[in-house]
Amino acid sequence: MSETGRPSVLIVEDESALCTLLRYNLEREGYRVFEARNGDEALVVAAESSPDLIVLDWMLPELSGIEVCRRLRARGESRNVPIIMLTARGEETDRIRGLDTGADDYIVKPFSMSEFLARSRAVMRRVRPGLVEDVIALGDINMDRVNHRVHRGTRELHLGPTEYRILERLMQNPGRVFSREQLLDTVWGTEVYVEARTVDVHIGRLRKTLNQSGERDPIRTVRSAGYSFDETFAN
Amino acid sequence: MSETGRPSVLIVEDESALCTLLRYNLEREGYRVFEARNGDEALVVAAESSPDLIVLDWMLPELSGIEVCRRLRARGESRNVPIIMLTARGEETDRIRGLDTGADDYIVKPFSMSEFLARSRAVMRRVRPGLVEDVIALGDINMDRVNHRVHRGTRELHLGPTEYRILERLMQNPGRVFSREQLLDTVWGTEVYVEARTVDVHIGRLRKTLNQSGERDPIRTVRSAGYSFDETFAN
DNA sequence: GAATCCCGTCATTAATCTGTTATATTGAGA
DNA sequence: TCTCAATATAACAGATTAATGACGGGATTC
Repeated sequence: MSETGRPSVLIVEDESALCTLLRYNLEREGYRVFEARNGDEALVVAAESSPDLIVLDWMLPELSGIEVCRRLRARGESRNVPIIMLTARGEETDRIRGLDTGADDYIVKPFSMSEFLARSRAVMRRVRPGLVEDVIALGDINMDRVNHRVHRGTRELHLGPTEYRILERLMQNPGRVFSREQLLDTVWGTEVYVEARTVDVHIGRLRKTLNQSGERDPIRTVRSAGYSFDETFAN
Repeated sequence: MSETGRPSVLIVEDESALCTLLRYNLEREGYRVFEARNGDEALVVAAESSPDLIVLDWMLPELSGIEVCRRLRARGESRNVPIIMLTARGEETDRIRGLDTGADDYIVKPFSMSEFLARSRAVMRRVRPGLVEDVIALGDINMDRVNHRVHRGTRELHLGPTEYRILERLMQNPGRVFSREQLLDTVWGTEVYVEARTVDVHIGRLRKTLNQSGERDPIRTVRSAGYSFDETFAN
């Protein structure tokens, strides 16, 4: 079963060795990793997997890194995804600095892995606080992702693995509506085939545990669209 | 993903072999390790990862160790981070001693790993008490890491090496859930290949010894996630 | 060198979770 | 208010996951 609720990264890099190294280290840090070998592939994978962060090599065969960057920025889905550029020393460094490429940060090769990881974390924290935050607190609901504990007020909740992950996903993006299909993709993973209605059942179970004592339901059903964590609940 | 509750160290060292050695041993001790190859990188990584301790080579290409030290001290974020200097024998030793470099301690190369770890622990104990204590006491369980003795109440427990290390790892971070893979990495090491389920067996053995007299079980199983030392047990 | 201890694996059992389906309920639009 | 599609819920069987006991081999100790 694929682990989810994790921040995901798309690596766009044609040099295979570097790619593997980055993947290894990012996965060690708890990221989910996608790869693309060239610009075209990058656009496809970005659209399909909608990563939380894109690491983009400046020098790519065919479509250049900067062009990929532009196209990603032009599309709705990927417009706000942070991008870290990898550049060789001296290679257009100043132009990158000056140009509005739309990249959020860039790193000059060769770079140390810890520097790279530190920057990734920094970018991620800035753009998606919920994704890398250790504890997420919304209203009287508190999820500690390090200790794997969920509290409503002082009451500790016992959630099954799937319920936990669904809640995690919803709380990471309060207010955002997830379709059943999206939840299946991110919570269950793309490999498994599960009936869409199954999501309803788990949402039901989650609600039951969440609202045991008759509290206000923090999960909003959006008819014919999906579910979301009610953002008005957080206040 | 940012891991908290774990002491972190930044190694600034251009000699790759030494760097690897230090990293290996520090990680074994439960530290989170960042690396930098030169002074500039050190400043960047220090700012981004805000380590609890910096191990700084005196001789660095470009920016010298002492200069890095000064700059770190000049900046708000890193002003109070303890620094351990690594120096070659005879190399400016007296001047370091005399100068107000801002370093907290220094070690002359070559040095024994246990001396290095002892000093790191000493510095860390000052800055992050609790994470590197010689004796860890949680509830009625007491682990003396110097004498390698574990007591539950007055009863001394006999643990095998592996059980001891697992318990150590768990007690260093009460509450934090470790996956089987993480435990394998930190307790067994990354080189050996061991079945993930083997962790279960050792946890079982640990529990058996821990709860001989029918006491409350301090180890929490988190289904499909791993194990943790129950932090509510400590109260 | 024998005895002991410790370890890793496996098979079995126990506990818990999961996906599906059938049925009830809800809600929006006619 | 009625209708119909969408959602909620309960129940169940099967699947996963964890706990436990047993065993052989290898290391360690005396």
